[in-house]
Amino acid sequence: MYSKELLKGTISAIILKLLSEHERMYGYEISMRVKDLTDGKILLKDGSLYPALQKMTADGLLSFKEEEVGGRTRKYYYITKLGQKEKTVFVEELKDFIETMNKIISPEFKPV
Amino acid sequence: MYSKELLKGTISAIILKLLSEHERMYGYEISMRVKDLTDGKILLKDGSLYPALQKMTADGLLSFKEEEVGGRTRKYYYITKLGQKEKTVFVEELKDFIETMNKIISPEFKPV
DNA sequence: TTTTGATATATCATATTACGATGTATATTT
DNA sequence: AAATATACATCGTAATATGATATATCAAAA
Repeated sequence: MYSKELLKGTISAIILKLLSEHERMYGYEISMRVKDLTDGKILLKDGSLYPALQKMTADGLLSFKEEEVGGRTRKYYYITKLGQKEKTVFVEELKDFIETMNKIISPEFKPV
Repeated sequence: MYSKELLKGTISAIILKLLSEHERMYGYEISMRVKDLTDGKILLKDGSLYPALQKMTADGLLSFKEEEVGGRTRKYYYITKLGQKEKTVFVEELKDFIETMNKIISPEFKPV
């Protein structure tokens, strides 16, 4: 697991990216998916995930629909049009940032 | 310029990396160097840089020597042995993090 | 001549944000 | 019966980058 500081500013981008590819996902599903995708290197803790989902909904990036599944209430989140726009911005910025950091950290490394 | 959140946790790594390659540098020089290396995309503001240098010195990662240059006091910073060790750890973590983020953000992109 | 901009350092309050701790509740596995 | 996985939520804390502010020298431009 990475230092939590490194993750700052990336959680929203990750959530938006996943939801732009999956139509709808619920919180727990997102955290499991991220865990899988990163071989357990990024663990979205519930203390981070649920507040993030709520804030993103408040900001109009996501919407949700509650459904009863096996006696439990499940919140399915969808990405909004605004979220799609933000996703592009976030992801582009993140890509650019990664390239820039690579220049400093690994000057010998050149992406294809 | 990137959102400040993205930079969290990377500033120390950047400073350690530069000082591991330059024997000694002073604050302003570091900020200029980072600006150059990143085409102005990362600007270490003085409100971030000087506290960071002080904290890293307090943590034993850096040492410094004051010198008078043109009537002004200049603090030359050196990386310590502990700093060298930390640099390896930080930079490796950052590289690994970058790779992991790439997996999520650009699943089609494979580093060489 | 004055003032702007670059050089060079520093401190403090603020805002952001990920996370640990804690709580609730059901279903499944041991 | 107990432990684990599923599924959500809230609150206080800690870390940290930055804006604002301050001080001071020097060169160049207005």
